[in-house]
This record gives sequence, C-alpha cells and structure tokens, in this order.
Amino acid sequence: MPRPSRDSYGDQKPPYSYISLTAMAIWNSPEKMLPLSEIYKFITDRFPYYRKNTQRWQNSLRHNLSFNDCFIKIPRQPDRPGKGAYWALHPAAFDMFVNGSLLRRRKRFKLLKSDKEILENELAALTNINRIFFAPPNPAADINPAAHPSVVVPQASPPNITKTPDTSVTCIRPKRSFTIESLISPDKPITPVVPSATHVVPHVHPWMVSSCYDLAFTNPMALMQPAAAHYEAYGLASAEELFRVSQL
DNA sequence: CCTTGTTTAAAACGAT
DNA sequence: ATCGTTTTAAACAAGG
Repeated sequence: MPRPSRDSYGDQKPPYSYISLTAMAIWNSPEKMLPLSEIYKFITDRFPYYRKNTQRWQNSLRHNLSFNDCFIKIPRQPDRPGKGAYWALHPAAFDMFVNGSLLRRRKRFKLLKSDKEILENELAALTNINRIFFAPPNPAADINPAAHPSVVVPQASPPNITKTPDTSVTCIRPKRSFTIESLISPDKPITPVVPSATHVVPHVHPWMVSSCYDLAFTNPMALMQPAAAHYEAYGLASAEELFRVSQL
C-alpha cells in the first residue's frame, strides 16, 4: 500500500490522464513548452506502459492537445529549426488540477469564445512575425508586394478597443514574477535577424503587432507567458522597436 | 512519405 | 439513468 512512486508503475497503466501526462511533461521542461515529439519522449521515458501501442495513445494525445483549450500551440521560432510547433499550457489553466496533484481535475478548462479569439489572433500575429522577419529574401516580393499569399491576416476584429472589463474567469494567481524587466533583457545576445534592405516587408496592421506584444503584460491574466518569452527571443525589446521594424 | 494537427463520432468510464 | 469527462478510432489537411 505504499503508494507507488512516480516511476514504479512498470507495465501497469499509470493513473494519469493524457492531459495530466502532457501537463507533466510541459511543466517538467525548462521553458514550459515542448514539441510533440518531446512530449512523447517524456512519457515513454518514464512510463513503460506507453512503450507499446504507440499509435493508439499518441493519436489520443494529439487529440487532447488540439481539443482542449488548456493547451496552446506556439509557433516555433525559425532560429530553432524542427518539425512541429511548441505546446504550452495556457497560464489560466494553471490551477486546472485541484491541489496540483495531477490526479484530480477541476471542471473542464474552457476558454470563453472571446478569449479564444483573442488568443488565436495573438498566435496568428506571432506566426506573421516569424514570416516577416525571417522570410528568405524574395525578389519577386519587390515587384508585386500585393501578391503575398504567405501572410495570413487573421480575420479578426480591428483592435478590440472595447475591452470588456474582464468578464472572464477571475482566478487569482498567488504570485507571478512576470515583470517588464524580465522581458526586456539588458543584454541582447544576438541582434535580431535584420531583413535585407531590398526585402519589402508585407504590410501588417500595426495593431496586430502591438496588441500581440503588449497584451502579454498589460493583461497579466491573459495569455502567453511563453509567447512573451518568444518576443524576447526575437530581440525585440520594446513595442516601439517592434513598430519601427515592422514598418520599414 | 511520414509526422503533426484538426475534427467528428462514439465507446468507456466515473460520479451523482 | 444522466451528465461530464476521457479514451479510442478514423478521416483528412498541411508541411517538412
């Protein structure tokens, strides 16, 4: 009756749901986000049960990633080549589990439609940043910038000026060390990849970029600790800089 | 071509 | 029995 320790399930099925296993893997990672293959690896590494029937449970796991709002898909930044995106936990899903035990979940974590739309816009904007700043120099773009099928502008509302005063779930986070200072690293290790002068940047609505940027810390509850880390990784220290670069 | 991701449908399961 | 969740299955698009 000693409760089996983490790794001692042997060939028995561990009592964790796929959501729990995935959360476990993500939390365990240094950056709190992982590509799919690493989530697989985490699970098979410590739960031998999942070394069999991989097609079955991996399909299920992917289903969970897509289906549940508690997981968000963050586009891979181009200086880290690889296959899929990164998967992270939505910050508001932090207390998804009762005491953090991973064995008991609260109610299903479901985003409000509006919040979900915002999130999708954020991520779409991130993807666009990727394409714009890291697109290979394309001579054809100079001739006809209009023909830029690569850039997908989210169909969203213009700036959602009417920011509804947080009708969403008010959940109080104990403490979050998520300061602006932590975002603006004093030392930029590498200069961001500067688009070549001849490369005409496809137009992006500034609101897209700015909202994408500042929402990360003006609205602490909203979205994307991981994404904010991405902005930093791009070497983009301020919204102004982001504007400047995006309008060149 | 295989991995990654999305989506629908239904079975299985557990709590009330 | 009902309700909500979890698991499984399967079809399909997209991208490297």
